[in-house]
Amino acid sequence: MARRRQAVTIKHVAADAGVSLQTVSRVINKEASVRPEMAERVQASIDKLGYVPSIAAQRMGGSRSYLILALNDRERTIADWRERQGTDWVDQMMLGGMVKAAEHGYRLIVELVDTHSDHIERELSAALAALRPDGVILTPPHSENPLILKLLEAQHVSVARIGSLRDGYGFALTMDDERAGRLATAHLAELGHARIGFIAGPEAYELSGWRIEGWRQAMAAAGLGTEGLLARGDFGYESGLAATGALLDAGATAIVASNDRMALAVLEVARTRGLSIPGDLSLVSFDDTPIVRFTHPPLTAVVQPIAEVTARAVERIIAEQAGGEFDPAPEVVPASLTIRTSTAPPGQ
Amino acid sequence: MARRRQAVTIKHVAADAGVSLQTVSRVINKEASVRPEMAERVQASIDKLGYVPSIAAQRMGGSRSYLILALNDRERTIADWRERQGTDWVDQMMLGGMVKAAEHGYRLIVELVDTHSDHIERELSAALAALRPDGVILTPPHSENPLILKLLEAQHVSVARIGSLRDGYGFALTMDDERAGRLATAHLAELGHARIGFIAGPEAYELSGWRIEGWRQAMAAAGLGTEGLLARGDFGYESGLAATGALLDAGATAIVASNDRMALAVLEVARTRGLSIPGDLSLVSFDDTPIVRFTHPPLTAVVQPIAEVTARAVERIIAEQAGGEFDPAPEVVPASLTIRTSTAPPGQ
DNA sequence: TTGAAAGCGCTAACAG
DNA sequence: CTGTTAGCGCTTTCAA
Repeated sequence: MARRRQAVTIKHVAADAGVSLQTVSRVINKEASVRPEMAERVQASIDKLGYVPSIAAQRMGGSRSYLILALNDRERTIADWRERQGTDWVDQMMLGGMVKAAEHGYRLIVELVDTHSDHIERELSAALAALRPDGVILTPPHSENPLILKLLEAQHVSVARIGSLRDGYGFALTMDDERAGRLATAHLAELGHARIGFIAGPEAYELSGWRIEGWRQAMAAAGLGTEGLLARGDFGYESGLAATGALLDAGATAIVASNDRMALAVLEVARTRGLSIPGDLSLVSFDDTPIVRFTHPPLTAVVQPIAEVTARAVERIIAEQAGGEFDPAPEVVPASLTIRTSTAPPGQ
Repeated sequence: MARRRQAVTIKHVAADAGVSLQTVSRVINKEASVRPEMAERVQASIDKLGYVPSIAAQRMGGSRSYLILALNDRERTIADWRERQGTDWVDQMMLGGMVKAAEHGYRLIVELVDTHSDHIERELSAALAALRPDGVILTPPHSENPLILKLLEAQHVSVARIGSLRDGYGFALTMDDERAGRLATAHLAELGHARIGFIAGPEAYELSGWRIEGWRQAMAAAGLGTEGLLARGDFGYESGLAATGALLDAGATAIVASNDRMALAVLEVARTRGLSIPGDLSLVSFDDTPIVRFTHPPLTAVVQPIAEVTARAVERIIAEQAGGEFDPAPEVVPASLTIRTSTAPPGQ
């Protein structure tokens, strides 16, 4: 293992430009107190030598680490990757977050943590100690975990909580699940459905409640009853099968599923019961993952702007690092509805 | 921006254990020259204080950075993410690479680079200077790029080249595309097909050639001619449409597509021409991405062990860092064939 | 086997 | 506006 030293350091640049290290450092960090001509001269040396600062050294010097951690639930994420069912949550986070981070010279590091027990505290502490990130992006179901937030607050790390509305340490970003639930439900109501069932996600996810609330509101607004039309799932396929059965038995002519996997279960149950979609049953999925475009029929779905919301999270963390003002209001990046062919008027 | 200092450092551990910094450092790095009782005492302090070394400091001290860069083509990767067609290459790399890296205290950082012109040299140099990774994983079409390899060699960074067979700096890992091509083709030949068309990938990808070679070998082994049965695509949908048309016109009764996107194009052309699959035309895809399980019919496909190969790449990089012996032979993690319902005897 | 000293590349604090 | 001086937390010498 060859001992690798930085090829060109701040010293080389300083020597080349004939200035002190400090001046070079100031130019790198775009500090105001450098004469333009001086800055230009230094920049010329930087470009000439192809100098890029070592983030390890910057971090050691007491500056930023230019690292942002995106925390995701290990178990669920690995299961998604293994099953290869097309869930592209992490990809969308990278699309929005990593690309945005790169624009600012930051890197996004995906970190998987165990949700259970005290593991998460150990794991997170270790990651923080090892990496010393400037910011952490929390995703459901961690976004409002008090243990995590306390830990992060103690370390004064910038925190973005995706899928959260509550205030607390850091700032919240939401895709407005309530509105999304309303949107999906209203679409079905407008088509003429009266018995619109809803398959909720697990309670551990706060957003499950918001989506239910949106459904309730839309039902109320349309003057429809909800009796027997709410079924609880756990985002898994099996739970979707059970929930669908219950809703169908309750006379539902349309179903909103809280995620794509449960929507696939609806499809399956409809098939076994000989129900055509959308002829006999309309279906809206709550994820617009790749597979719902390839099902038969392709599903009308709530599109969650994961990339966009992650990009915003990164931007705000970086702004905070740069000393920007802190706006505590939750940031809303609304979801939308993509209408495909799984929804139609009832009894068509 | 609060000035964040490491909560617990090697100093605290040294003080707690009543030893010198150096001894703690030796324990951390599992050096042999520490008396067991001493090591135990130090370890106890480490556990008690929850100490985790700062990788920035370790790096600064001249040790490893515990960072491994996974280089991917920016344009293609971002396009895949945006289109949301289910391509899960990056996910599979993370599944294999990130998880394996984490087991050893390493982190995998995904880095996107522009393939074109001199961008790549600048970008890669900058990433190396900023991060100082211990290793770099190269993916097609970068795996054998001489500019990249020269740069990496100059910096003495460990390199894993995925999808490569050629020797050169670093070590090569292959999923044995030639064998995979043979496998897919032989499967069709065994079903009784004589006119088996092959839609190749772009020449920029070395593996395109290997797959063609596998197809040729299997055709020869089955005593079949290849006249007019090879069409060149570029991994894109449009190119797949054109290629399919050509192959069908040449009388193909079965087609092997070099990736899932082009396989979808085959499906589409078959539909427009009123050809049933597998009744009138058999189809094998070269990617087992999520969508090919949801097409109608689900596609027989070559499964590429991306996760496994990436895990091996990470393991070997880490072993090399640890001073392990270097085995220059390319590592083969063979692809397999998953048979679904898009293949059947001809004219069935 | 252990410890003390020096330095990695950079920035913060202070002078000038 | 610019330069000097101390570290940051760790590892590598080297010495004991």
